[in-house]
Amino acid sequence: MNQLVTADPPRPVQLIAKELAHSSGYLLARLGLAFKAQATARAEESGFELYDYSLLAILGEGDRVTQATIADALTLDPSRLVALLDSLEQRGTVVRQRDPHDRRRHVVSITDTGRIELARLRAVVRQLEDEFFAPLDAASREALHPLLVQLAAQNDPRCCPLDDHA
Amino acid sequence: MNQLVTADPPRPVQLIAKELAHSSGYLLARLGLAFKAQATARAEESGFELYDYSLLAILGEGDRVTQATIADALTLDPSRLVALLDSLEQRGTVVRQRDPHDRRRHVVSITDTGRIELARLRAVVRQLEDEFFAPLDAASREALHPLLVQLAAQNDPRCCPLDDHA
DNA sequence: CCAAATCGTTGATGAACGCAACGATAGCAA
DNA sequence: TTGCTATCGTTGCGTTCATCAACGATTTGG
Repeated sequence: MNQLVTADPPRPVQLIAKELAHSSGYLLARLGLAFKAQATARAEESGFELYDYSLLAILGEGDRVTQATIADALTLDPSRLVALLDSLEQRGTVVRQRDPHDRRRHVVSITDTGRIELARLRAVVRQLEDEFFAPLDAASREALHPLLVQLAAQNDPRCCPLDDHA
Repeated sequence: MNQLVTADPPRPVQLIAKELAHSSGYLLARLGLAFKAQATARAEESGFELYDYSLLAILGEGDRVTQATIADALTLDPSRLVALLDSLEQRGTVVRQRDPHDRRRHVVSITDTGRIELARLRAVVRQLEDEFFAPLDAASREALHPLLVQLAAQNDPRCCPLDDHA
């Protein structure tokens, strides 16, 4: 309805404390939040939740994964996973099947249409990443990534298996 | 009560998809979340909220700031700021005063005891940062920071004023 | 002097998160 | 066999959190 683009020219742009800007941890947290927010927005423009992407990405590689495995990998509560899978299954992108060897388990696998959707989501995220990291030249971008991998290997072991070969 | 350190040895540690580990944006988001979580935990061990630190840091530099300014800088809802300031004011770390020039405004300033608490919190965060970035050697750490600054300057303008002098 | 905008504050509404509890199934022991 | 215990996915609840509207007080401009 009403345009919110009114206060653009007279924006003084308040700044945080230099003390905080000097902290790599603070910048990390803030940038991470910003990226996640933008990624969420773009994913939803494509009719998905952001978690749908990470979920489909996992299924796209290791096929036929149990739900507990996924929940652990994404540090996600199993109960939250249910809703995500329900939504994805309704659209025919994933399938839940009982594990014949252990009938308590559900084995989740991605479908063909799921792979198509995954490709679409992957393109969206790649696009965002190009834009987000645009302020860095190619050399800086390639320098940044292994640093993040190294940090994640220690601080978030689920992310990186400690071998750095790009 | 019950020790939760039981499933440590047989932990297979589920991994996320390589596709995600290769994405700098995903790692950024995940690391940012991890750092924030740890920082929150340590701050609360010291009896503070995490936001108290960023708030005191701002007041420690620019003195006598209005609430709207703080809220804008921290991308925080003004209503949330009220509770934070209430808590800080009760402990005597900050003071709210009516701006004589515009009696609608509250001008917030840090007290002497506030500066002491700020120093304490600063030490806690510095400590965490040392630990968090320990996997990187000194050269890598110094290489990382300007990259983050550069990213923040474009993607989160409130953080960095576009001049890079460390 | 009146109308509209601004500031801090309060309150409500809705989403997200973690946690406990359940039915179904499996493994293990007596 | 018969229990007892643990695990898996699922449901539901309570608690926290953020986002938004609305208010009194105050300023600004006509």
